[in-house]
Formats: sequence, structure tokens, C-alpha cells
Amino acid sequence: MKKITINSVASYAGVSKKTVSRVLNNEPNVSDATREKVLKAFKELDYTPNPIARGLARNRSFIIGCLYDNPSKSYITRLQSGALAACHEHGFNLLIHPCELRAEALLENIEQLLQTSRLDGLVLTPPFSDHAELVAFLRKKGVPFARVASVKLDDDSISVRSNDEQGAFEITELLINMGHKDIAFIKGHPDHSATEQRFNGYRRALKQHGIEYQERLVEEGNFSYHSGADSARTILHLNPRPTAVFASNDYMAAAALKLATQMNLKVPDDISIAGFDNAPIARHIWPGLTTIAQPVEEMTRLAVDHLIEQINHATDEQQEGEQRQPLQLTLEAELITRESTAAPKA
Amino acid sequence: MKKITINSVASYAGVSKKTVSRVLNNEPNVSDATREKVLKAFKELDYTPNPIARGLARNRSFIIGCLYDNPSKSYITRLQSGALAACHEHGFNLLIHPCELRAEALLENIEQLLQTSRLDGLVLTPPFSDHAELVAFLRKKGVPFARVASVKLDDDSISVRSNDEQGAFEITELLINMGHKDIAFIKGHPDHSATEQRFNGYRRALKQHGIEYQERLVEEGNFSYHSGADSARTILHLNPRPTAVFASNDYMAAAALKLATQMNLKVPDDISIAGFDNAPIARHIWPGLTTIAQPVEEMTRLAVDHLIEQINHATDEQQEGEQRQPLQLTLEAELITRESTAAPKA
DNA sequence: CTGAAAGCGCTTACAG
DNA sequence: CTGAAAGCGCTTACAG
Repeated sequence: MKKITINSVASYAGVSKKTVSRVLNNEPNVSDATREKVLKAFKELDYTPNPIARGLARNRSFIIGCLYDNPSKSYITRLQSGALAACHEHGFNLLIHPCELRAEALLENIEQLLQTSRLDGLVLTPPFSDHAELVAFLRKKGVPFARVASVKLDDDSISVRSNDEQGAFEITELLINMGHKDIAFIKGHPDHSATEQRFNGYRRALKQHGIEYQERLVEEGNFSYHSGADSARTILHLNPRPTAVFASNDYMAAAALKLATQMNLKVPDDISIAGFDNAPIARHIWPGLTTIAQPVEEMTRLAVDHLIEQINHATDEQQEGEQRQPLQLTLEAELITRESTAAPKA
Repeated sequence: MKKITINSVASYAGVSKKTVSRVLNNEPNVSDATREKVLKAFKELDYTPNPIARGLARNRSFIIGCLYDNPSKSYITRLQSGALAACHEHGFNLLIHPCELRAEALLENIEQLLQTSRLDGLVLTPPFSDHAELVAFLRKKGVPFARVASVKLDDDSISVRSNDEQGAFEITELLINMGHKDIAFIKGHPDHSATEQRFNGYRRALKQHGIEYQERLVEEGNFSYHSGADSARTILHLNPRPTAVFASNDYMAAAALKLATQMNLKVPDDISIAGFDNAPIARHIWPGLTTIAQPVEEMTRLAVDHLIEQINHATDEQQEGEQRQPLQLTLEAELITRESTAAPKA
């Protein structure tokens, strides 16, 4: 059982291997008859082009790297799933690269990754998508990249985000409309742009409804369950105690819920609790968490899809002189109401 | 800024590129002086070999594929993390490949994956590690593979598992020693070998302590949260109601806990609940779940480590005629006691 | 519309 | 211990 290469196909179809290469790459300037012959040879020989050989000739790896550093496993798998979908659609592969944002040698680490794996592009997920230094570094090196769930940094990079500010606004407004006035807030990790956005949405809702902002009701978390537990401990012992807690993600909200239960507070009767992200835990606990669902897979899929198109058209564009618009999209988030929120007891 | 290749290094060091290649691959038959010269050139030129060119010449991709189909995101990321660790140690990359076990075209899907991505090997995680047909297929095709968390299928494949039977035994025994006699059991997915093993451990503990096995206390689940909720509904409405529930994983246990709480049953006072896996949810809910922790990262790391060594030594072995032992390991699981289990109320 | 030549950056097999 | 030649399976210029 010999290996089937472009040469096998060429001799089988009775053409040169350059012609085979042309139909492989959907290039023009091949007569329909010739194309048919070659296509038939592909089928009959069960030929699959060798991406490694193609990569060497074109100086490409057909691999996209995905950077992440996130405490939420479900978030990570959703990112991966969206990125994979886009990669497969274009015949690319995905290399996952978990790494620590705060590591000393982050840039060196990334540089080595690029050097050794010869990635064609990088998809940056939070908090890397907001890492200005990293973005500048990649731009300087000429490495194509796309940013997921980030703030606007500039005008010419691919970026897909969801409307965190609006989501936080809506969940806060929901609580206000239920009759809450003392609504505590647990912030996320300061390195994530989502943290500020969600905080802004919270404040905008308060303001719009004429409720005074109270600094004593705001705690700093970092998106981890543990940080949520710490923040909740402070909040739940406040006097007077707020009637609602809005945590910047579901893990921190779950921690607040667990603590409330341990303190014999009924949720939502004694205290309402809301989260953000619609992680699996939001529906796995009782009461289920009111939260905000973001289209994480779709965001990542779109970002990687455009990244690969940019990579693929890099050469064409030079010729055609036609600069394509970089994608900058904001998708909407969705409010999900569950049992953890209700009107405060009179 | 020209590209640095093996030729740049060769001319810089004043040797042939074959010699550079030799030091690159740690081959013998290079004088220390020459080796030093070349190593120095590597440093000064900041040279990194191109894995794509090397791959083409050696007919290798230096990529391991990881197959999985699992409802637990934390389990998936732990698998990935262990596999990545082993890959990086050997200069390999990891390709993640989520796919559905029950898909019609599974074997075709895998074959295409192998064809298009030219993987050097495959790591099979549950339930693929127990898929006899897939294992036979890979063996026939001569694709190196390793199996994680599987049963013994044969004598010559790499396989690393944990002692599920013993873990289930210990958790059941814990409940028995607390005074429970009516202990319900929720089974896992029938395609996972762990399902049978955990069930066996449960039965062995009952038997060893002279407690009669009651079929009415056993429900079929499939490891998903949803299936746990369904099974728990039946179990918690049993009359007489068992005093403890042991679910084959933490998601199903969490579902049972949620339902019990909704039914106003106190856990563990009215009913004890135990899970398996020590997933994050086990400590994120209240009361925390008594469960079994498995060394998933370590299992996967070991499996992939040996897989790559097998791949790397495939050629050497032929020459040396020295057949190395395939790795077949069983690691121990650890009982973790939390608040969800206690003696039954008198 | 088609093809012969050279090359991508490495390694293998052979010679010395 | 070292190197010149050929090759891995593709693509990029260039010619016709």
C-alpha cells in the first residue's frame, strides 16, 4: 500500500503535478475537462494532500493558537468549541495554550510558542484580549490575531465582544423593578475589561432609577469562587444588610448563595442573588441563579473565522489593493431569570 | 531580518548542515569541539528548527490527537492539561478533538482526522478508551494510541486508569459505617467502563458488610446532570425512602441534592448524598459533596508521555530489537469527606 | 490553459 | 567524526 502523493495523482490523471496543485487550490486557468480528470483521480486514489508539505512550501502551519487563562472550565470549553468550529471550516487546526496572565515571562512564553509552533495566527481570549502590551507585541511582530470579549483598543484589529454593560444594566434593573434598593455588587478580576463594563452597567441602572450609589455595598472579587466567598462574607454581615447581591459572574454568585444558605438566610426571600455568564453551575444549584447568557461560542467562532480569512487573503489583498474591513462586532447578551431573585420581604 | 535556517547555522559555524542536524537531534558521532561550535551558533543566531520541515522529512507531524466526549467540562480541561504537559515535555503539540461516541460515522470521522492532520498518535479518553471497535481499527491501521481511564482490553496497549472499583467500595463502606443500610445507587453511562466498576465497588461493599443488595434502589443514569435529576426523582419518592444516595458522579449527585432540597429534605440529616470525581461543583454547593478524587491530569500525562516515547523509539527499537514494556498502570483514588454525608437519623 | 525547474528546511542513506 | 547528494510532498516563479 504505497503512499498517495501529488505525483501519484498527476500520473494517474495524465497531467503535471502543477496542474494537480492548481485544482487542489481552486486556482483559475484550468479547463473544465482537465479539472474533472483530476477530481476523478482524487476520488479513485482516495487522495488527501499532505498539509505538512504544503505548509513547508507556503511557509504556513495552518494552525491557530488559542490563549486563555480563566477559572471557569465551562467558559474555556465554550471558547474552544467556537474556535474549533471556525478552524475546521477552513481546514485549520487549533492549538490550545493555557498560560498565566501575570507570569513574569509572558511575552517570552508567547514568543517561544510562535517560534516553535509556527502558528499562523492567535486568538486572544479574556484577559489576554485586553492586554495592551501583548497586542502591541503581536502587532510589531506582524502576527495576525483576533480578540474575543475585549474592549475597543484600536480600529484595525478583529474583535468580537458581547454587551456586558447592557447585560449588567438589565440584571440590575430587574432587581430594582422587583423593589430592591440596597443592591450589593461583587466586582470581577481587574485585568478583565468585562469587570469595568459590568460595574458600569450596574451604576447606570442605579442612576437611571434614581438610586444612590453606595460604596459600602461594593466588594472586589476576581471571578474565582473563593473570591466570591470572601466578598460575600463581608456583604452578608453588613448592617443594614442589602436585600440583593449582584456578582460579576456565576461562580462568585454561587459562593454567595452557599454562604447565605450556611447563614440560614433564605434565597430569595431574605436575599436575592444574581450572577453573570450562565455557567452550568447557575442551573445546577438550588435556587437556580438569575444571570446573563453570552454567546461565547459564537463570539469565538466569528473571531477565528475572520482571523483565518485575513490570513488566507493576506497575499491576494496585496495584489488586489482591496483592504477589507476588520471585523468589530458587539453581540447582545440575554437575561435569564431563575429562582434566586424575587421581591424583597416587606 | 532574514529567516534563520539550518543553512545559516551551518555556514556560521563553518560545518555542514548534516552536522548541524546531528547536534539538533542529539546524535552521537560529533566531536565535542564541533558540538560546542554549533551550539554556540544556535544561541547567537537565535535559531529554532522548523518543525514543519522536520516533519516533512521524517514523515511526522509531532502532533498528538486527544479524543473526548464527556459532559463534564472540568474533567475535559483536566485531561487536556495532563496531555499538554506531556506533549510540551517532548516538543509535541496537542490537537483536541471532541466528537460524539454514538455518531454513525465515528470511524470515518477518526479516519479523516488521521488523514488530514497526519497525527503521530492518539490519546483515547472515556468513553473512547473502552471502544473496542475503535481500538481494533487503530491497531489495524498501525496508529499508536494510549488509553486513559479504561478497562483492560488486551496486553499490549498503553493504558493508565484509576481504581474506580476501590473508590466506590470505600465511599459505600463509609456510608455503611455511618449506619446506612438502604443506600441507593445511580449508575453512569453504560458505554463507560467506569460505570460497571463503580457499580461493582458498591456491591462488593454491601456484600462484605452483610447488607442485602436491593435492585429497587438502583437507577440508570448517564453521568449528565439531567439524568441524575431523573434518577433522583424516582429514588427520593421510594417508600420506604433510602437513607443515602451514592451517585456515580458529582453532577448526578448535585442533581439529587438539588431535588432533595426542593423537596424540603435536609441533607445530610434526612438523606446522605455522595458523588464521584471531585468535580468543582462538589465543593461549590452546600452542603459540599462527599466524593472520590481521581488523579486525572496525572493519568493523562503518564499515558501521553509513554505514547510519545513509544512513537519516538519506534525506529530505534527495530534496530535494537528490544521490545519495551507497554505501560499498564492503575493509580489510587482518594476519598474526600464533606458535609453531605452523616449518620442516618435514628 | 499547461508544465519543467527550483525551492521550502529539514533528514535519510551513503561515502569517506 | 564529517559531508555531498537526494528526497520528503507540496508551491512559487517563470516560460510557453
